[in-house]
Amino acid sequence: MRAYEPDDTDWAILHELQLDARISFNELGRRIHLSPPSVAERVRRLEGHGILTGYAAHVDPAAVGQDVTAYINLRCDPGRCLLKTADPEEFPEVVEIHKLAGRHCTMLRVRVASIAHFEGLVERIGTHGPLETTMVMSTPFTRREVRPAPPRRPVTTGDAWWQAKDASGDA
Amino acid sequence: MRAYEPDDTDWAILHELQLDARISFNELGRRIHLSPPSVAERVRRLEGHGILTGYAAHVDPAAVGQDVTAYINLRCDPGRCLLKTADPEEFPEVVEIHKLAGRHCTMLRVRVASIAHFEGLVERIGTHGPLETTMVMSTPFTRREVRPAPPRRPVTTGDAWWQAKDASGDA
DNA sequence: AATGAAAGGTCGGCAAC
DNA sequence: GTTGCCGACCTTTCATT
Repeated sequence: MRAYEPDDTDWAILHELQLDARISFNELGRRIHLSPPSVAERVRRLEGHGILTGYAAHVDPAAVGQDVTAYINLRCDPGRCLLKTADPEEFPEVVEIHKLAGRHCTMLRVRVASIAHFEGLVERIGTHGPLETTMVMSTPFTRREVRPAPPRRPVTTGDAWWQAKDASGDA
Repeated sequence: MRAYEPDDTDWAILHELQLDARISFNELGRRIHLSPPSVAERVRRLEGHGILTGYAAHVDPAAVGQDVTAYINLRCDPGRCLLKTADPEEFPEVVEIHKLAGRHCTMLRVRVASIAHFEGLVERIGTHGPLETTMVMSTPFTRREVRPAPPRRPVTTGDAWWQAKDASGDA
């Protein structure tokens, strides 16, 4: 069970703040038809429950000359795991790190100013283990806002061969 | 050549606003030792040049029950490209789309409430072409702030066999 | 849990230097 | 880029529903 379940009003607040984090409680209340004190109380509740975790300005990397985005999938050598043997400050180009299930142990999202720079980065990271790189050509969208989970859909629209008609399962 | 090159003061502003987008111009000026009108002018300049592109609240997906993050790498069938034949609203679980160079044409970052939900999503997206999925187990960090590009590093520390000593190239 | 009013502080914009 | 000022807006508190 989750600590707190946002209601529709909370989701309206989350929506507005994800669109523009700089609006005042007054303006926010105006938009969602709630008085400023109520808005403030809800925002603090959402913050308190760890749902609202912060407010950030977005800086367009391409506008400051960091045009190249790529992913690096890494399979760290035993004892040379990037996450355990390297300081993140060593790799400012790495903007995102995921630990993965599957063939690779780690996926890095990197942002650099040029392919030449990327080549140097790959050499540096390659000391930790074999890797695969994927260049991003364009990003139709990113950072889509968090919304309430849609109602669960059935896995398939019709019955499949592995679905017993009497719906007996091992649940 | 880029339209506008942020100076150190601009970067200080970008830093503070990426840390907390909700501070006032007053507070911002206090932190970077600049008067509020100057701060306001710089912020508007950065916005005007497309460097500051927006301000967003961060909502923790896990805190609202969307615990599962995964990537789907897709190689769209000819004429059934996901980006051209599907409405993004059809796939609210897809929070990020990248067009790729390499083996796959598209990488999707998806966020769902459960593995069961993920299975259904994969079935729906699978109609567009063959795909590979990668589960994210954890994310040590994401959304690292944009910073000034570090000085370019040499590709290798020493000369390599393909580097001619007289530095003649085809540039 | 939300509202309304009132108090006090803060903010943002403008003009002048 | 800075200072000073003014009007407007904002946040908070508290009593009330």
